[in-house]
Amino acid sequence: MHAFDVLGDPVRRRILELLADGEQPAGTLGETVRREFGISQPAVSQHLKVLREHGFTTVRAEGARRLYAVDPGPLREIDAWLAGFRRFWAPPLAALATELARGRRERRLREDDPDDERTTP
Amino acid sequence: MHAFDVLGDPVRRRILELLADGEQPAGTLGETVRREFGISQPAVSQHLKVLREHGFTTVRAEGARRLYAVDPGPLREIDAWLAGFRRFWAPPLAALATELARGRRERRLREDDPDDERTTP
DNA sequence: TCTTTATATCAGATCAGGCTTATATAAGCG
DNA sequence: CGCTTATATAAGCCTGATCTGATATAAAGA
Repeated sequence: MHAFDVLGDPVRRRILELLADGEQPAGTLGETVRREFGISQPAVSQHLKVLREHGFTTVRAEGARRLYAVDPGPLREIDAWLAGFRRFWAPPLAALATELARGRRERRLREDDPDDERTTP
Repeated sequence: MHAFDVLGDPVRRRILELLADGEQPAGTLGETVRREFGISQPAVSQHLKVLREHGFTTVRAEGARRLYAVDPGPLREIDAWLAGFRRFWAPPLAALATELARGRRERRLREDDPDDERTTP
Protein backbone atom coordinates (compact mmCIF):
# COMPACT_ATOMS: atom_id res chain seq x y z
CA MET A 1 0.00 0.00 0.00
CA HIS A 2 1.42 3.31 -1.08
CA ALA A 3 1.44 6.41 1.13
CA PHE A 4 -1.16 7.98 -1.17
CA ASP A 5 -3.47 5.02 -0.60
CA VAL A 6 -3.09 5.45 3.14
CA LEU A 7 -4.35 9.01 2.78
CA GLY A 8 -7.09 7.92 0.43
CA ASP A 9 -9.25 6.88 3.36
CA PRO A 10 -11.25 9.70 4.96
CA VAL A 11 -11.06 8.16 8.42
CA ARG A 12 -7.29 8.04 8.27
CA ARG A 13 -7.08 11.59 6.99
CA ARG A 14 -9.31 12.71 9.85
CA ILE A 15 -7.16 10.90 12.41
CA LEU A 16 -4.10 12.70 11.11
CA GLU A 17 -5.91 16.02 11.22
CA LEU A 18 -6.79 15.37 14.84
CA LEU A 19 -3.21 14.46 15.61
CA ALA A 20 -1.95 17.62 13.98
CA ASP A 21 -2.88 19.43 17.21
CA GLY A 22 -0.76 17.08 19.28
CA GLU A 23 -0.67 13.51 20.50
CA GLN A 24 -3.85 11.77 21.58
CA PRO A 25 -4.72 8.38 23.06
CA ALA A 26 -6.33 5.85 20.74
CA GLY A 27 -9.52 6.02 22.78
CA THR A 28 -10.04 9.74 22.35
CA LEU A 29 -9.34 9.56 18.65
CA GLY A 30 -11.63 6.59 18.41
CA GLU A 31 -14.50 8.36 20.14
CA THR A 32 -14.34 11.32 17.78
CA VAL A 33 -13.98 9.24 14.67
CA ARG A 34 -16.69 6.82 15.69
CA ARG A 35 -19.05 9.71 16.25
CA GLU A 36 -18.21 11.29 12.93
CA PHE A 37 -18.11 8.20 10.74
CA GLY A 38 -20.27 5.74 12.62
CA ILE A 39 -17.76 2.91 12.59
CA SER A 40 -16.76 0.43 15.29
CA GLN A 41 -13.80 0.48 17.68
CA PRO A 42 -11.97 -2.33 15.83
CA ALA A 43 -12.38 -0.41 12.59
CA VAL A 44 -10.64 2.58 14.13
CA SER A 45 -7.94 0.35 15.57
CA GLN A 46 -7.32 -1.13 12.14
CA HIS A 47 -6.94 2.33 10.65
CA LEU A 48 -4.47 3.21 13.38
CA LYS A 49 -2.56 0.08 12.48
CA VAL A 50 -2.34 1.14 8.85
CA LEU A 51 -1.11 4.58 9.85
CA ARG A 52 1.44 3.05 12.20
CA GLU A 53 2.74 0.45 9.79
CA HIS A 54 3.18 3.00 7.05
CA GLY A 55 5.07 5.40 9.26
CA PHE A 56 2.45 8.13 9.50
CA THR A 57 2.32 7.94 13.28
CA THR A 58 4.39 7.02 16.27
CA VAL A 59 2.89 5.40 19.35
CA ARG A 60 3.97 5.41 22.92
CA ALA A 61 2.40 3.46 25.75
CA GLU A 62 1.29 5.19 28.90
CA GLY A 63 -0.19 2.50 31.10
CA ALA A 64 -2.97 0.88 29.16
CA ARG A 65 -3.27 3.91 26.89
CA ARG A 66 -1.59 4.24 23.51
CA LEU A 67 -0.63 7.78 22.67
CA TYR A 68 -0.48 8.43 18.96
CA ALA A 69 1.35 11.31 17.34
CA VAL A 70 2.06 12.45 13.79
CA ASP A 71 5.25 11.16 12.22
CA PRO A 72 5.82 13.49 9.28
CA GLY A 73 8.03 11.20 7.20
CA PRO A 74 5.56 9.93 4.61
CA LEU A 75 3.75 13.26 4.40
CA ARG A 76 7.06 14.78 3.52
CA GLU A 77 7.63 12.28 0.77
CA ILE A 78 4.28 13.13 -0.70
CA ASP A 79 5.15 16.77 -0.48
CA ALA A 80 8.35 16.03 -2.35
CA TRP A 81 6.45 14.26 -5.13
CA LEU A 82 4.09 17.19 -5.43
CA ALA A 83 7.05 19.51 -5.79
CA GLY A 84 7.43 18.35 -9.38
CA PHE A 85 4.05 19.88 -10.16
CA ARG A 86 4.02 22.93 -7.97
CA ARG A 87 5.18 25.14 -10.80
CA PHE A 88 1.74 24.59 -12.36
CA TRP A 89 0.13 26.77 -9.73
CA ALA A 90 2.75 28.38 -7.49
CA PRO A 91 4.34 31.64 -8.58
CA PRO A 92 8.11 31.32 -9.18
CA LEU A 93 8.81 33.33 -6.06
CA ALA A 94 7.46 30.52 -3.93
CA ALA A 95 9.92 28.05 -5.43
CA LEU A 96 12.68 30.43 -4.59
CA ALA A 97 11.40 30.83 -1.08
CA THR A 98 11.30 27.08 -0.62
CA GLU A 99 14.83 26.72 -1.85
CA LEU A 100 15.89 29.54 0.37
CA ALA A 101 14.24 28.11 3.44
CA ARG A 102 15.52 24.63 2.85
CA GLY A 103 19.17 24.87 2.10
CA ARG A 104 20.56 28.32 2.41
CA ARG A 105 19.17 29.14 5.80
CA GLU A 106 22.13 28.14 7.91
CA ARG A 107 24.59 29.59 5.45
CA ARG A 108 22.83 32.88 5.72
CA LEU A 109 22.73 32.82 9.49
CA ARG A 110 26.43 32.04 9.78
CA GLU A 111 28.01 34.05 7.04
CA ASP A 112 25.63 37.00 7.02
CA ASP A 113 25.62 36.90 3.23
CA PRO A 114 24.97 40.35 1.79
CA ASP A 115 23.75 38.86 -1.52
CA ASP A 116 19.97 39.26 -1.37
CA GLU A 117 17.53 37.78 -3.92
CA ARG A 118 14.48 38.87 -1.97
CA THR A 119 14.19 42.28 -3.53
CA THR A 120 13.70 41.74 -7.26
CA PRO A 121 14.63 44.94 -9.14
CA MET B 1 -12.86 7.98 -5.23
CA HIS B 2 -10.84 10.67 -3.51
CA ALA B 3 -7.99 12.55 -5.16
CA PHE B 4 -5.55 10.70 -2.91
CA ASP B 5 -6.86 7.39 -4.18
CA VAL B 6 -6.33 8.55 -7.73
CA LEU B 7 -2.68 9.14 -6.91
CA GLY B 8 -2.46 5.85 -5.06
CA ASP B 9 -2.00 4.00 -8.33
CA PRO B 10 1.60 3.90 -9.60
CA VAL B 11 0.51 3.88 -13.24
CA ARG B 12 -1.50 7.06 -12.76
CA ARG B 13 1.33 8.72 -10.89
CA ARG B 14 3.69 7.83 -13.73
CA ILE B 15 1.30 9.22 -16.32
CA LEU B 16 1.18 12.51 -14.46
CA GLU B 17 4.95 12.58 -14.19
CA LEU B 18 5.20 12.11 -17.94
CA LEU B 19 2.68 14.87 -18.49
CA ALA B 20 4.60 17.21 -16.24
CA ASP B 21 6.93 17.83 -19.19
CA GLY B 22 4.06 18.85 -21.43
CA GLU B 23 1.06 17.41 -23.19
CA GLN B 24 1.27 14.01 -24.85
CA PRO B 25 -1.05 11.87 -26.95
CA ALA B 26 -2.63 8.87 -25.26
CA GLY B 27 -0.69 6.54 -27.53
CA THR B 28 2.73 7.81 -26.54
CA LEU B 29 1.85 7.73 -22.87
CA GLY B 30 0.44 4.28 -23.35
CA GLU B 31 3.55 2.96 -25.03
CA THR B 32 5.80 4.14 -22.21
CA VAL B 33 3.52 2.94 -19.48
CA ARG B 34 2.92 -0.41 -21.13
CA ARG B 35 6.62 -0.94 -21.43
CA GLU B 36 7.24 0.01 -17.82
CA PHE B 37 4.32 -1.77 -16.18
CA GLY B 38 3.45 -4.50 -18.64
CA ILE B 39 -0.25 -3.73 -18.84
CA SER B 40 -2.62 -3.66 -21.79
CA GLN B 41 -3.86 -0.70 -23.84
CA PRO B 42 -7.34 -0.81 -22.30
CA ALA B 43 -5.80 -0.72 -18.86
CA VAL B 44 -3.95 2.48 -19.73
CA SER B 45 -7.06 3.96 -21.27
CA GLN B 46 -8.99 3.22 -18.10
CA HIS B 47 -6.36 4.96 -16.01
CA LEU B 48 -6.57 7.97 -18.31
CA LYS B 49 -10.30 7.94 -17.76
CA VAL B 50 -9.86 8.03 -14.00
CA LEU B 51 -7.43 10.93 -14.28
CA ARG B 52 -9.79 12.78 -16.60
CA GLU B 53 -12.92 12.22 -14.54
CA HIS B 54 -11.22 13.39 -11.38
CA GLY B 55 -9.91 16.53 -12.97
CA PHE B 56 -6.22 15.66 -13.01
CA THR B 57 -5.94 16.07 -16.76
CA THR B 58 -7.47 17.90 -19.66
CA VAL B 59 -7.80 16.34 -23.10
CA ARG B 60 -7.98 17.87 -26.49
CA ALA B 61 -8.59 16.07 -29.74
CA GLU B 62 -6.23 16.46 -32.65
CA GLY B 63 -7.53 14.27 -35.40
CA ALA B 64 -7.73 10.78 -34.03
CA ARG B 65 -5.23 11.62 -31.32
CA ARG B 66 -6.14 12.64 -27.80
CA LEU B 67 -3.66 15.02 -26.29
CA TYR B 68 -3.54 14.85 -22.53
CA ALA B 69 -2.17 17.54 -20.27
CA VAL B 70 -1.90 18.14 -16.54
CA ASP B 71 -4.75 19.97 -14.90
CA PRO B 72 -3.33 21.10 -11.57
CA GLY B 73 -6.61 21.54 -9.69
CA PRO B 74 -6.71 18.38 -7.59
CA LEU B 75 -2.96 18.41 -7.00
CA ARG B 76 -3.40 21.83 -5.58
CA GLU B 77 -6.10 20.66 -3.24
CA ILE B 78 -3.82 17.94 -1.98
CA ASP B 79 -1.10 20.51 -1.51
CA ALA B 80 -3.54 22.59 0.52
CA TRP B 81 -4.36 19.64 2.76
CA LEU B 82 -0.69 18.97 3.32
CA ALA B 83 -0.22 22.58 4.34
CA GLY B 84 -1.77 21.74 7.71
CA PHE B 85 1.19 19.46 8.42
CA ARG B 86 4.02 21.27 6.78
CA ARG B 87 5.05 22.87 10.04
CA PHE B 88 6.18 19.39 11.14
CA TRP B 89 9.10 19.51 8.78
CA ALA B 90 9.40 22.91 7.15
CA PRO B 91 11.21 25.67 9.01
CA PRO B 92 8.95 28.60 9.94
CA LEU B 93 10.61 30.76 7.31
CA ALA B 94 9.13 28.59 4.59
CA ALA B 95 5.60 29.17 5.86
CA LEU B 96 6.26 32.85 5.85
CA ALA B 97 7.66 32.67 2.37
CA THR B 98 4.61 30.80 1.17
CA GLU B 99 2.33 33.34 2.71
CA LEU B 100 4.40 36.06 1.17
CA ALA B 101 4.35 34.55 -2.26
CA ARG B 102 0.67 33.82 -2.17
CA GLY B 103 -1.14 36.83 -0.92
CA ARG B 104 1.06 39.67 0.08
CA ARG B 105 3.15 39.82 -3.02
CA GLU B 106 1.26 42.47 -4.84
CA ARG B 107 0.56 44.46 -1.70
CA ARG B 108 4.21 44.60 -0.87
CA LEU B 109 5.19 45.58 -4.35
CA ARG B 110 2.67 48.39 -4.45
CA GLU B 111 2.72 49.80 -0.95
CA ASP B 112 6.35 49.15 -0.01
CA ASP B 113 5.24 48.13 3.49
CA PRO B 114 7.89 49.10 6.05
CA ASP B 115 6.57 46.52 8.57
CA ASP B 116 9.03 43.65 8.31
CA GLU B 117 8.62 40.29 10.10
CA ARG B 118 11.60 38.77 8.39
CA THR B 119 14.16 39.98 10.90
CA THR B 120 13.23 38.52 14.30
CA PRO B 121 15.04 40.46 17.05
C1' DT C 1 -15.13 2.63 -49.83
C1' DC C 2 -12.11 -0.67 -47.42
C1' DT C 3 -8.33 -0.96 -44.25
C1' DT C 4 -5.42 0.62 -40.83
C1' DT C 5 -4.47 3.41 -36.83
C1' DA C 6 -5.80 5.57 -32.47
C1' DT C 7 -8.47 5.33 -28.57
C1' DA C 8 -12.36 4.12 -25.80
C1' DT C 9 -15.86 1.02 -23.82
C1' DC C 10 -17.86 -3.49 -22.31
C1' DA C 11 -18.17 -7.77 -19.69
C1' DG C 12 -16.41 -10.76 -16.74
C1' DA C 13 -12.80 -12.52 -13.37
C1' DT C 14 -9.86 -11.56 -9.55
C1' DC C 15 -8.12 -9.44 -5.58
C1' DA C 16 -7.41 -6.13 -1.91
C1' DG C 17 -9.50 -3.06 1.58
C1' DG C 18 -12.54 -2.07 5.01
C1' DC C 19 -16.31 -3.35 7.91
C1' DT C 20 -18.44 -6.22 11.66
C1' DT C 21 -18.69 -9.53 15.50
C1' DA C 22 -16.15 -12.13 18.57
C1' DT C 23 -12.16 -12.64 21.18
C1' DA C 24 -7.37 -11.85 23.02
C1' DT C 25 -4.12 -9.08 25.86
C1' DA C 26 -2.88 -6.25 29.38
C1' DA C 27 -3.31 -2.49 32.73
C1' DG C 28 -6.13 -0.44 36.72
C1' DC C 29 -8.76 -1.03 40.64
C1' DG C 30 -11.95 -2.80 44.35
C1' DC D 1 -7.47 -11.94 42.61
C1' DG D 2 -11.88 -11.13 39.76
C1' DC D 3 -13.93 -7.11 37.14
C1' DT D 4 -13.64 -3.31 34.28
C1' DT D 5 -11.27 -0.36 30.96
C1' DA D 6 -8.25 0.28 26.88
C1' DT D 7 -6.71 -1.47 22.77
C1' DA D 8 -5.51 -4.93 19.45
C1' DT D 9 -6.15 -9.14 16.60
C1' DA D 10 -8.88 -12.83 14.09
C1' DA D 11 -12.23 -14.55 10.85
C1' DG D 12 -15.45 -13.87 7.51
C1' DC D 13 -18.19 -11.06 4.37
C1' DC D 14 -18.86 -7.59 0.88
C1' DT D 15 -17.78 -3.99 -2.25
C1' DG D 16 -15.17 -1.75 -5.52
C1' DA D 17 -10.84 -1.26 -8.21
C1' DT D 18 -8.16 -3.09 -11.83
C1' DC D 19 -6.95 -6.29 -15.19
C1' DT D 20 -7.78 -8.90 -19.71
C1' DG D 21 -9.84 -10.04 -24.24
C1' DA D 22 -13.29 -8.62 -27.26
C1' DT D 23 -15.45 -5.00 -29.52
C1' DA D 24 -17.04 -0.20 -30.69
C1' DT D 25 -16.00 4.39 -32.73
C1' DA D 26 -13.86 7.49 -35.53
C1' DA D 27 -10.14 9.57 -38.26
C1' DA D 28 -6.60 8.70 -42.13
C1' DG D 29 -5.02 6.93 -46.12
C1' DA D 30 -4.85 3.69 -50.30
